[in-house]
Amino acid sequence: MRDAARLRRAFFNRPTLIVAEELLGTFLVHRTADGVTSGRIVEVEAYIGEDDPACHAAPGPTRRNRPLYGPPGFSYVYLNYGMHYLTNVVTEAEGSPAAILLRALEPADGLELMRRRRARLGAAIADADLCRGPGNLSRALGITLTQNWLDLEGEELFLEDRGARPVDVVWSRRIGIRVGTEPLWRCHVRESTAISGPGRRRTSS
DNA sequence: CGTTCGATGCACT
DNA sequence: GTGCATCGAACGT
Repeated sequence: MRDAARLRRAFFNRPTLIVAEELLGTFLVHRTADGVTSGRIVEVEAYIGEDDPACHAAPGPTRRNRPLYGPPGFSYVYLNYGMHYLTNVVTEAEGSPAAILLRALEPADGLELMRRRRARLGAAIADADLCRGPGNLSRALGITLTQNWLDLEGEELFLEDRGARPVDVVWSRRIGIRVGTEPLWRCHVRESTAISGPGRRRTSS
């Protein structure tokens, strides 16, 4: 396998759907005092502009969505339903609000730490479930509001290509939203067992 | 298998 | 006060 190549700002400074597809197969890495956790990105969704009713930029600029209007290559993390942190990466040029929601990873590094962070009373968690779903992957990697608006060219939270691309891609409608469900702005790796969504939340028994 | 529903906190109007 | 880019336990087949 060839050396890992960090994804730099120019990678994110492109049309969001292109970035979304090329993100599949790359790795998200989070370094903390507790250790390093990472996973291969296998499912993402694009949220593009003020005309996209499901995008946080739909109401125009606010305090929360400010990162979307900033430069590409930054994180955008927010709390959803009062209990789940959702991790996004900002795309497109500064002033063009758009981002990609990271929905599922295949765990790569720090599985033990992920299990500790995800721990629930009584129940063991299968590897493929550790980072399945946007709330779960954020929890497994230890991503909270503290990681909002971080420069992905920094040393804490970043993405890298470890040579696991290209990949067999499937496009579909975005899930878990009530508006803006028409466009096919969700994409995932066809053969992955870690994809989220109805009926896939459970690893087969 | 399938579907429903409660938990929970913050940004926004 | 309202609504959410969710999760998983608890039901009903």
